[in-house]
Amino acid sequence: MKLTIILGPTAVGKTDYAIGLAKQIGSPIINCDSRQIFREMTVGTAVPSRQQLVEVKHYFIQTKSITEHYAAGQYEIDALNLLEELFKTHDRLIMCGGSGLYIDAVCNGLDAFPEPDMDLRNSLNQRLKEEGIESLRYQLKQLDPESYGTIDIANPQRMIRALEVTLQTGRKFSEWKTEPSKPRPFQIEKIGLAMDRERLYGRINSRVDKMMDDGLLEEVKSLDRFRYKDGVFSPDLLHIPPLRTVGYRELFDYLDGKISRADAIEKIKTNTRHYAKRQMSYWGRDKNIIWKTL
RNA sequence: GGUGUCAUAGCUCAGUUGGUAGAGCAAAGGACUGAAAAUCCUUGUGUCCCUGGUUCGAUUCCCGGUGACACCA
Repeated sequence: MKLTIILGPTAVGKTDYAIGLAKQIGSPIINCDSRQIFREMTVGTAVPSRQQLVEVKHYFIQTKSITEHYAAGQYEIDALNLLEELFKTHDRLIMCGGSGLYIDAVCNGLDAFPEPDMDLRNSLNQRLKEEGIESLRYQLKQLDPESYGTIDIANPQRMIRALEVTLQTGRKFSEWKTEPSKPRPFQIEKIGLAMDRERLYGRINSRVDKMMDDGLLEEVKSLDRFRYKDGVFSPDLLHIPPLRTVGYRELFDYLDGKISRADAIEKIKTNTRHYAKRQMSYWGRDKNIIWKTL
């Protein structure tokens, strides 16, 4: 039993490549893109076309709502269950997507942290806003000096996450991080798709233009109602993380009159390039990836 | 045509009371265990528009030129 994972920076052409391979070996495709999982987002996440979805059976494409709290931990569980099921009838399976953490969750597993406590997270975010990151640092230093020493203390999300787990469970975040990696009952092959930087950036730019032609702005408008938390307009979108996605936040800024339409489009392109760069950097240290230049 | 203002990093601009300069953005590199398309960190030499003058020394002051903008004709 072998799982082949197709990964690579955004817009490199993973979808087409995976579909070609899937047809060849008769496998369905399991999505491991953290945004294509949401059914409310279509144009901006570049989900496979209807045609492509008919050609090859896909899993985890637009199956969850952005109103659900879905994250890497749940994805690991869902993906492993699905793989177990599918390996009963397939010897080879294909997974495709660009979310490094989700891929790692499937390949190596995350530690068994409890479900996040959203109220606690919200109150920590509130504290960050009111008292600054120093307050969180101070507390983490008291409660879990080891995490304080190893985690990026300039990164609010990391501070909050460590505190959140520690406060919620009464057990230090660093003590939860124990298992080096969980063995999987199947072989894993990672294929990374790479491309000359200039060409990739060109593809990103034209894909953004195409998304606008395909109605991205209308899609973003239709999601406006989700920006209200308990009836209160909450443009920071902390209550609904999927909307803090490239392509959506910039157009919300445009709709709010903060930037022009042209600037919004430029920003989407720039931020997508940044994203691609981060992806390359994330996989740069993974020696198990077989790279293919397109 | 006249007068005035401006001309500094790829872009927008700051600054040097004369001792060759620095922010934001972009770009490049990096980190990453339930927000991950998220979040965070690091990296700034550029004919300081051109010619000449004053000066030990000019990107800075002065003359002239060129270009942009504004106002007046």
